[in-house]
Amino acid sequence: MAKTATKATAKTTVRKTKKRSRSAPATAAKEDNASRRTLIEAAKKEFARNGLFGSRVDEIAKAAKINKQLIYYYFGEKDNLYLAVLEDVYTDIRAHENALDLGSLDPVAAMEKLVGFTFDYVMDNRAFVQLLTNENMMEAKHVKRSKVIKSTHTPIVDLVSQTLSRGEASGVFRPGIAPVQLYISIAALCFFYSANIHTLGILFDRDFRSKSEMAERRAHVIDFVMGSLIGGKMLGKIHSRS
Amino acid sequence: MAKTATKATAKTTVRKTKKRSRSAPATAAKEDNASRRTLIEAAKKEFARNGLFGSRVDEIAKAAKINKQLIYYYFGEKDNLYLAVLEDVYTDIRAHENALDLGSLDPVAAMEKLVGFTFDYVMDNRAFVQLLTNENMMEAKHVKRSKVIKSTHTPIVDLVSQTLSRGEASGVFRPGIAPVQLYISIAALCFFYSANIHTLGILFDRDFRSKSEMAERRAHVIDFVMGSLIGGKMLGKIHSRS
Amino acid sequence: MAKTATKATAKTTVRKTKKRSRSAPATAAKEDNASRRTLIEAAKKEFARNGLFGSRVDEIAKAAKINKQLIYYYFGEKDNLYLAVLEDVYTDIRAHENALDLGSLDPVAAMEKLVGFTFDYVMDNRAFVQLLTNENMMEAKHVKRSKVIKSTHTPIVDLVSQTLSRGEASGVFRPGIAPVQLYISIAALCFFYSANIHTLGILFDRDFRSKSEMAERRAHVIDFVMGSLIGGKMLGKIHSRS
Amino acid sequence: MAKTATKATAKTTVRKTKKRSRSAPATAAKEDNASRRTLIEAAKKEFARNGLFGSRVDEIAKAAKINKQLIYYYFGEKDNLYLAVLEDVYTDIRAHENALDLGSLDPVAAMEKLVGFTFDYVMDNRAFVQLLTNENMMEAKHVKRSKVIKSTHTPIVDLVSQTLSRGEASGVFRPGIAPVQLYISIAALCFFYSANIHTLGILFDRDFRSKSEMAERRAHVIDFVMGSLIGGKMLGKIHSRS
DNA sequence: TATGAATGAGCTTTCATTCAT
DNA sequence: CATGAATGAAAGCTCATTCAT
Repeated sequence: MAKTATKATAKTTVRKTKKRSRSAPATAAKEDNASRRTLIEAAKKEFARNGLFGSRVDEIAKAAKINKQLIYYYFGEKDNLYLAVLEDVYTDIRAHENALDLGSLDPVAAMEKLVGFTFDYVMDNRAFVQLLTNENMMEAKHVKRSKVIKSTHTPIVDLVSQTLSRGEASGVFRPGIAPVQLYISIAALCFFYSANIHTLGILFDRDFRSKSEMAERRAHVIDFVMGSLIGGKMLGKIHSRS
Repeated sequence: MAKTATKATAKTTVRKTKKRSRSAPATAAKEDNASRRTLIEAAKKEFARNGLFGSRVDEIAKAAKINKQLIYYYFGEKDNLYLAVLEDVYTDIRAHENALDLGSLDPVAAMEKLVGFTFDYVMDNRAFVQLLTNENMMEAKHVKRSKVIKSTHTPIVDLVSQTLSRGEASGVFRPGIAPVQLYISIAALCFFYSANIHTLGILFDRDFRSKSEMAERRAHVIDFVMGSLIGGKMLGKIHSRS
Repeated sequence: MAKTATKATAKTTVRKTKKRSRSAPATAAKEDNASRRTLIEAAKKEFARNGLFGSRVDEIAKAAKINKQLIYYYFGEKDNLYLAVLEDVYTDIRAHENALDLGSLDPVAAMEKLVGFTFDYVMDNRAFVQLLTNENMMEAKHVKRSKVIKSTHTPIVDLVSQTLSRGEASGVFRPGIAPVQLYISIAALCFFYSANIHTLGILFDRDFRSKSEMAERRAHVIDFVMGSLIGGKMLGKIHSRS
Repeated sequence: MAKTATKATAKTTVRKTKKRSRSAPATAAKEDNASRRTLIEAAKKEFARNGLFGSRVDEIAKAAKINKQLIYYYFGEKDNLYLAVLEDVYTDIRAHENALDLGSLDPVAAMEKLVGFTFDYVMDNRAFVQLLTNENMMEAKHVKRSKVIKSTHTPIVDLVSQTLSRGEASGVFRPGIAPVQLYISIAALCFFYSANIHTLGILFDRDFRSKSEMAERRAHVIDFVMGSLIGGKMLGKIHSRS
């Protein structure tokens, strides 16, 4: 246990060069720019696929068809580009979450929609999943220093909390479930499948990326969550499968 | 046995300038060796922490207090060492799974034990979690080429399947749950927490690595799974919390 | 043009952990460049002296007073630099051969000039000789994959052929000599002396690199070749082929 | 020209390790030994193919199926093994040369036999050719320090000399040909073809290793030499030296 | 903004050689 | 004689970063 906390700093043996200027010349003009966006998109793919360490600045520049030096002009260093990508994906999911309008639905429908959305999002945005995963391996050191990410609270926790309360109040959900734990569980059920789809495929000798497998998983996750909330035995009667 | 995996073929008389043979001269004697084991243990930590790309052969050697070149003597190349580590952790978890004796327990107790074991294992073996996670980022290419890993089926799937059947038969578990999906869900609920503990901590501003948080999560996971299997409303009456 | 030789194909999105792309990013601009040329010249000396395997990239860079990594920037890998050197020397000798104007001389003078030129060239360009020699030890694998070298036919073969025909027609040369064999023989008489000058020196305890020895050899070679071409008229009658 | 003499010492950048004990424990028993012979044969192939620098001690040991350490036991270091190989091939060719009985043949037949033998030997013993070639690239530094090689004079020079004299005396050979030059020329005509067979093949797009090509070359060489020796009577009148 | 050229520092891997038994 | 294990010293190559224009 102590272990996990120790090496964060010590272990960074990474290639260290001179590092003279560090911060990118943050002119306002630079903030929104086609090249910048292209770079972030290219970097997102690279970083998702290979992680921070496995990605090459050259490859990103080449993929973006943009001169490598521009990366340094815009981001100062590789790590900053990585962080920019992280902030980008975080911003994106927040936007989608905010678009969710669960308040107008009854608790059961709302919860089903929420779980379905989470599943769909992680499957459609594998990059997001891989980036988060990779960032966790590095003990979230980039996310930790990002004001953008830390300040933007996810609305989902509140959504879960409220929906759960409404369901409990109306008697359709059993009481005693901690909203935070529920949120983590929902995320886990979706996220894990997306993140570990390759080893799972080998383990079961199935192609979990196929449409039918994905559909089966999606249904199971919703069923599993609702089952736990409602009480499995009466599941069929209360809610309709999506 | 070891022989079969080696460069038997590479013995062509033609010079292979680039990349001659790569695999280590795996004589049987070499299979079990103190240095080899020490290296694997050191590498496990490195790779878990930094991934394949982020890890440095030098660091591994230094950590193992073993001459760096021995790594090449035993494993031929970094990738092979990485695979050896993967096979090692896979072997370990399989051993633990096999030690699980669920058949003698009633379905509810058996399922609780199973979930609890999974949770404990992933929390006690963060390296395993991180290695798997990292391997998935690389699309499981190492695992794919490992006979050791592919041939050793996990017994857990069968355990889940049988326990589920027993529970269904006795009427304590609701029917209609696919064993494979259930297994994935159990793994997900445990694994995700372990793998993403840092970003979760930031999101909720809590230290999920603390004992109390871990205990809370553990209880929730068991409760959540059992709730879904049994039917939440009567949960309290049937099983006792661990 | 340069583009065609590059990694256009290597741009696959899949990560090539081992050996990504190898060839240099051969933009047209790079084709003629002072650094590039300097490197080739330095490499020529190294490779001629030590062969491909015996040469050290570090030494080449040092000799060229150019940052070692530029070698990789321009040539991608040691082998490519080696090939570039080979192409360079081939190009050079071709240029000299093309400058030979044998058509305006009578057959005897033309042939003498040709042999003399060959002798002088291999003595003045020991590097060429040693590079060829070394390349042959490697079964000409680099030359084989060089379009530049394979496409540039040596004009000497035609020169030999034409001169031979003219001499035969005018009755000054005996008939029945195959041009290709004659060409090889001329080359052999010159080349061998240059390539094996050291062991020859030991064998005869003479310094074959001295001016007088070289002059003697030069005269002998011309005499020997002309003797065979001119004096052969009665050959058939006197000796029987084995 | 000065160039060729300079770098002999300076350029030896080769991997230099500690070098403690140097000479092999030259017990008499060691001199002739099956393992020793096997090693020399294996090394001969390796060195012929890859040169001193391109050859790997490991490969030689593996090819000989003899433990690597034995190489050090017998030869002390790689260079000594290389020299042993050189001495071996030199000894072999000397033995064959000594078996030649030219004195009993008439000059023409003797000379033809000599040329034919030389051609056959270099074609049958490509290793010899390549080793010599490689040794010359290193400025014959090993041969220079070998007493065995330096002391064993080749009988061929005398054979050439005597045969030439006999032919001159009997009027069948033209006078004025220096025996040493003739010897070198004969060697050149044969040796060059063997040593440069690959690049020649590319140049002319022919497979000079085929039986028919070899036969053609063999006939040409004999014809070419005899032509020069016999037909020279009118040489002086017809062409002028350059 | 954009781009080709250049570079320092380090990384993986190689290889001759030696040790210990 | 034989053999597996070990090691020092490079060698080839990579990569983030910077320069010059």
